[in-house]
Amino acid sequence: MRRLTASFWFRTLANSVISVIIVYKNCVCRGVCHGTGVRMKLMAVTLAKIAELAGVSRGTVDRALNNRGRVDPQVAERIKKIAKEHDYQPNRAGKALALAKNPIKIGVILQSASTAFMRLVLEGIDYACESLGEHGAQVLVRTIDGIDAEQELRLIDELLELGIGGLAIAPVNDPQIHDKLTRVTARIPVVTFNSDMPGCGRMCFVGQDTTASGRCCAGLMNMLLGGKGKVLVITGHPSNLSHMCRSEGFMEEIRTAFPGIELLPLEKCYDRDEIAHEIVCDTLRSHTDLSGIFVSANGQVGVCRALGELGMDDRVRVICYDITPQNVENVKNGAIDFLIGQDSFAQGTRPAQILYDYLFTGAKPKKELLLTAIEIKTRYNL
Amino acid sequence: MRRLTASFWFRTLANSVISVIIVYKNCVCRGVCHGTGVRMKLMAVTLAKIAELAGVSRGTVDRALNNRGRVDPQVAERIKKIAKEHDYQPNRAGKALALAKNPIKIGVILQSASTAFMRLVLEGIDYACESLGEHGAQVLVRTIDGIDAEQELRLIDELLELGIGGLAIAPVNDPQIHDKLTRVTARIPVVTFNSDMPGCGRMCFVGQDTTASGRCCAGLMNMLLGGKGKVLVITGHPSNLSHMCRSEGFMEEIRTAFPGIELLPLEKCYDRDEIAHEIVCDTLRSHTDLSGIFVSANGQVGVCRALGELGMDDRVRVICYDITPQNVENVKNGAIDFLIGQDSFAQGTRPAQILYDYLFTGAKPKKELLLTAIEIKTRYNL
DNA sequence: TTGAAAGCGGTACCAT
DNA sequence: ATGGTACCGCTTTCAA
Repeated sequence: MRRLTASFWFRTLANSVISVIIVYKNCVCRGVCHGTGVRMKLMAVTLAKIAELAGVSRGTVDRALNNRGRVDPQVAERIKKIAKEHDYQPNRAGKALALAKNPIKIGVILQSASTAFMRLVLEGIDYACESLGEHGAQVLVRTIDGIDAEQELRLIDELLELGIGGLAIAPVNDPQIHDKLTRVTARIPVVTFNSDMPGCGRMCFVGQDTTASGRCCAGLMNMLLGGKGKVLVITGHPSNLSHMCRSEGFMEEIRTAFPGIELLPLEKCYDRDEIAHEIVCDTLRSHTDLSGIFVSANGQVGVCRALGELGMDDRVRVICYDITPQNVENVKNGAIDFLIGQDSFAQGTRPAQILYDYLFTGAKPKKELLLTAIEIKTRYNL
Repeated sequence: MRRLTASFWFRTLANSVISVIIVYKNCVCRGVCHGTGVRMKLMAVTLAKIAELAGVSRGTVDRALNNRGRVDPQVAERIKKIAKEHDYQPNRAGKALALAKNPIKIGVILQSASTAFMRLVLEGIDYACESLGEHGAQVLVRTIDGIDAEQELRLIDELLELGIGGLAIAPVNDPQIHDKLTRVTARIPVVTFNSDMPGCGRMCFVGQDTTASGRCCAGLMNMLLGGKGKVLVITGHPSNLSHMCRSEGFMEEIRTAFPGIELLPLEKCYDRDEIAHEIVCDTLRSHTDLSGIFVSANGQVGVCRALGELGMDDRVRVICYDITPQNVENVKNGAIDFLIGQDSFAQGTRPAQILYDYLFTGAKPKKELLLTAIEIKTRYNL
């Protein structure tokens, strides 16, 4: 056990007396001291303290630790060593306050913003605006209704001109955007969310593992059907990779793990309720023994309506996505058996937070793919 | 639409030019401005600004807004009016920094700290220590192995002497503790977590709705069994209210909603794996057609081991609690079908955060019962 | 290359 | 009852 060079005010359980004791390094994790029955955040070392120890001014320490240049390499070395020994962590409040003059600016661009799902994501984004706003950052949000690469390109430029230090983007799947982002990532950190864009140099992606979530639904469908029956899979638009991956994951898992279940040919509803409605009606005409429907995209409402009209809502099991008010309603009234969530709130908050942390402290996320939880909801836990 | 008295620097999408425009109150929500395609945190008003507008000093404004007395009632009134008009919100960074001299102290007491589940809660508590520590607060944590009312009483006193401004506690279910907390809540805010103690004056409770989670499991069991079969329910210790409520909720829901399922008499394993193991072996001897087991307490490992030894793990469906490493392992190898989580991390972080918010800004939680999510996990989404 | 000093937004203490 | 001021920890600018 190595001693820390500093000691801390600390209270021991045994004698119940405040006393200065030595804290050993091996029981300190992320700044929290773990003792028997006792854990607390340790006293923090400040810039001024380090300056004092190094015999220089605060300004010099600041320049050294933040590699701002204009400091003797030897001195810088010494300062860094001292900072490390004392596990110096800049005080967030102090830093945030000082940054109030010219706040860190973070851009957020969201496409398809008017869909029910993205409205949930926007709640998370608003929360990030608010909370990061209180911590010396400014979050600039731009939304696009629908999918429009041209407009997204314009918004990227607009935000860059405003001087953002980082960009969070739900990218339109388009080569132009890919090109653009490749150039942007050379200058500032970029986090993709909701849908990824690998190979453009983004720092990380926040969103769901779509294939895994499709497989998860296959497992649930198997349970619902007791291992046998006919299942209809409805997906959205062939160009929407997320939706396609969900249905692929679902079908793949059914085929390999649950051979007792028969898959009808994949149908596409192009995210339209009316088309989904029609597909369900048509299918039930030719397959009166249909036992399950998996909807990987939008169109859930149309599916439920069709089943309701045909009086089949308790004979046909339904699994679909997104914890929107309409879907919640349909789970509660029994039309939907399982509803799958993808932690929309986290998809809204995390990207901005990640960029903030990176720009504020230099800390990168531990993983490149930050997969949001696959939330399983029934009428009992919504 | 009422105009705000202030206007803000703002960028319009249409002309792409930075300009001063009027922001209307009805599009401002929690300090975030919602415009067409644009949302951002608004410029904040400071104490100094208000002092200037009111023609007084910052000190006076501070005293007036925080009701510290020593200020002319008329002047105080005027200051408050101005603050309200400008939607003054104290800057968190500034406040946190000023508080660094004598930080807000928050006490946390956790019982049964060495159980696998509580270890997960402790991760959340550590996170709170760390993050609140960076925001001008100090979190003092005390843990108890097992359940010991006497020790908990001592720890409450210890923390009170240390000058905590709020207490988060997982209370031992004991009249002494109830008495003690009733006295504590008269002085400082108290948040209970994991297990509640109604009637002691606590500000709120953070934890699961145990009955609802039991019902949720009933719904899942019904799906697993396709509406029929014999089910064994194993609970822990009769004195543990949470575990009893889970089994009650489960059995109640099965009886009322799923009459096709037969419930065997409730068994108790006193949270011991060996006893759970024996119960399973015994039951399978007299009921070879057993189709499901619901474990509402600890003992899950014993159950899985018994089923494995008897080669019944894929004939008998198992639902149990807590996302511990051992249970995760058993879900992955197929011994457990559904694992139910109760957001242990939130149970660790939220109580301290709630107390911090209250002591820092005066904001109380919106609800008295903050129920953590009922998380449904299968081998596909762990 | 280095230091000194002026903030950032609050709080607290001391004069008046 | 009120104003002035030092200070919390860090950044930034300006002198030296």
